[in-house]
Amino acid sequence: MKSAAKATPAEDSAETSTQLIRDSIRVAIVERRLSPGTKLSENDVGNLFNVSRTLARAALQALSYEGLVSVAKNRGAFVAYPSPDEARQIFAARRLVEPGILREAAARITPDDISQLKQLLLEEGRLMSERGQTARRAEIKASGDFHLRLAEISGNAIMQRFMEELVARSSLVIALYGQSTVSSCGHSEHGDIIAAIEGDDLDRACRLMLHHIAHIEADLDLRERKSLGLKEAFEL
Amino acid sequence: MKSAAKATPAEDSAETSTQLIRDSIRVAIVERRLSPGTKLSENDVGNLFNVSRTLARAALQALSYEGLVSVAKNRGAFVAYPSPDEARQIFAARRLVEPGILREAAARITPDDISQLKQLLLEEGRLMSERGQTARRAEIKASGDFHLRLAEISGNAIMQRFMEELVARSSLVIALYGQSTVSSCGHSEHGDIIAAIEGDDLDRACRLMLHHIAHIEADLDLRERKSLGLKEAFEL
DNA sequence: AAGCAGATGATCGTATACAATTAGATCGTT
DNA sequence: AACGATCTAATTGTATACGATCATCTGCTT
Repeated sequence: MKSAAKATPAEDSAETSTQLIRDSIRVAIVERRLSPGTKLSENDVGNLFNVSRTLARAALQALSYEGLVSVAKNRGAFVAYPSPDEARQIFAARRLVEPGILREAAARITPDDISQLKQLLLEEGRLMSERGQTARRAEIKASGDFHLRLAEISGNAIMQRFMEELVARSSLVIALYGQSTVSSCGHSEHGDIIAAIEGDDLDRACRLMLHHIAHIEADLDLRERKSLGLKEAFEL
Repeated sequence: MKSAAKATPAEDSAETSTQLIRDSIRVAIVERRLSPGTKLSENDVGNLFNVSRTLARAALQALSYEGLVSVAKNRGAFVAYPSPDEARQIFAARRLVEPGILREAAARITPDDISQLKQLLLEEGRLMSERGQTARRAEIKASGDFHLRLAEISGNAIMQRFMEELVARSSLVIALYGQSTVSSCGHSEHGDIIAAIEGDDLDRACRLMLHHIAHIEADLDLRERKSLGLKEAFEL
């Protein structure tokens, strides 16, 4: 960490324990070790991390601001279960901001950034060919990291944080409504986008990005599933 | 719960006291009754709203997620004091998202929405001609509300929340770095944008929006003011 | 047997208590 | 008098305590 980026500037350093808990849970959600709807009781979370309910509660509150956890008054916190409508809004938001982020990123990108991105891609590809849960999880994460890295390169910490929220929530949506087993978004599309940036063809890069997002979204089945009320579930 | 969607998820309704405190403080910041840098001690906030430190703390944490308050470990919470760089990022983010929001809003706007927007404008104009602190504050708020209303019309709750954050933080930035006394952004420009929407000239509307944002930003003096270290402050 | 009333247990909402840290003041030394 | 170390007061960090709410189970009534 000598040098650089660390994009999010200094930060006093010491992650306070609340943040640590928050981050742990967030990663668990993004990697789908926690499924939508899972109850996150303050006691359990506290015990899990060996802290009091106070800190567990704070972490859960924080996650609810990010939309990853929904808290129902007097009933507790649950891993968010985004509605189809919410899912659409999440992707609409991504379509709205990612081309812009891409443009800003392209304007500031360095050769070093590009090689880092390519390395990320390689890693992604490697994971895709591997078998097993852990590889799958790592792949999901890597696939999101591509988008986050672009936001980081753009140099705008605010957009970066927003993208973190969007990517995390996307992961939830895909977990809920994704159809194809190939969990991640098209790996090759990431490569194409980088190629377009390298070729200084920004318009093309943006088009590819929009395509890419549409592609992810197309793999979702966003029909209302009203949990089939018990009768319908059996008469078939 | 008979039926359905309720796009902006239900919310149990009852604003919990924490949210009430958070909202109160946020409005106070946006209306500039609280200046950047003001200390917000947990005790004081708690006493002010007749709640314990627990709730005050929760509200302050929440505000820090929105970037309106900065908390320094072991030192407390302060009304955020955005750096020039942060200010630039805030406006860059607005330039990035507002045209997109505008497009989505225009696609769904109803005649009723338009007349509401016009009424907002009228109100804004009325306040501009009035004298006094309260009018000034209301004017600031109304000017931001125009942008927020557009986000609301766009129908994307996520973007709406993001815009709320951006507008609030913009208010802080203007309070810190704004030069002209005419605090709000050009009132007439809002009207022009509506006119362009009405005329179905979306490209023009977007151009005007970008112009408008640039116009606000142009009124800022974002040179680093490193508080002149006491010596420089006097040798002159 | 089905359905409702009331009791029970668990969980959340909020306040308070205590430990840890920081900022400011006091006092002594050079 | 200026500087620095130490002590004190105030504030934050975290844990615990208690009342309130909700979910579940029991047992009674129809």
